[in-house]
Amino acid sequence: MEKNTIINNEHLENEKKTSSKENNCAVTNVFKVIGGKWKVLLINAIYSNCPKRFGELRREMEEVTQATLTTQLRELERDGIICRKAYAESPPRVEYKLTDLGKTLMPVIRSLEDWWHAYTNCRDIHNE
Amino acid sequence: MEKNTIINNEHLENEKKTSSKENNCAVTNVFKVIGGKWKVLLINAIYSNCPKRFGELRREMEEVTQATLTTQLRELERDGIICRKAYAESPPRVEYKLTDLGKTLMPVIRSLEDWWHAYTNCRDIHNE
DNA sequence: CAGTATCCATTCGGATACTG
DNA sequence: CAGTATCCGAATGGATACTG
Repeated sequence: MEKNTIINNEHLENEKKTSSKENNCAVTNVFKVIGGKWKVLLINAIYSNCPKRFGELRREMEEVTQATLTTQLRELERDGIICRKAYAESPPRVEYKLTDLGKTLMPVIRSLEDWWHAYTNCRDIHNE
Repeated sequence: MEKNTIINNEHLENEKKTSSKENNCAVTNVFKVIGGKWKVLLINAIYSNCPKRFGELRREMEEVTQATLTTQLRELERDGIICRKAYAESPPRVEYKLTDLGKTLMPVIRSLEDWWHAYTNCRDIHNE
């Protein structure tokens, strides 16, 4: 696995020590990694056309401000889901890729998508 | 499917109209249903011992305040994941069960749990 | 081009007190 | 027993302006 996959997520490890109101649910921890408002959309976008430049993501997701986009990307990088590669050119170019670890998320994301479609379907039938 | 499964989730349907900064990602919608801080824990607790009384949930989850517990349960009920049955006794008794729709969540939850375990495992190896 | 910095609005959940 | 009502603090993400 590539070097960039090394992960710094003390924010996940420290939670037992720092706060008494944390639950230790695995799923809750997953939500901390991919639960950000735009993260799954970003993961799907990067996965479907990899590597992906910052500007491409920005154009595809017009509703997201640049600052928010950067924050979400940085967190995904910190958690080892994507890696960021900056080229020392002018104008600058930055590319984002899914890490091997990030790719393991895809089946999970698909199962969540499938469940949502079954859910809305069931809901529609019941409410006419 | 049981009658109580009828779902009132206008909060999910209206989002396209009300806000311009919403994304239409299926996974994001799932998070709205089960992303609450204690929801997966509640779903697991109710699933593993069904039906479950309010007081049992409270005792098993000491870190959650009563008010928060009620809110999370109400939202799960509104979204058709659990159903609530109050018995007109004294002292009052209330039982919570997973709906059929709620039960379809279990494989999804398991896949999220599995991913988390693989993730932490991979992380531990990489960071020594 | 790909960011940072700063400030601000909203949302979520916790604390506490009261009740049919 | 199983709630409700009210208030409040922390965290999240959006708006806007500036930059190497």
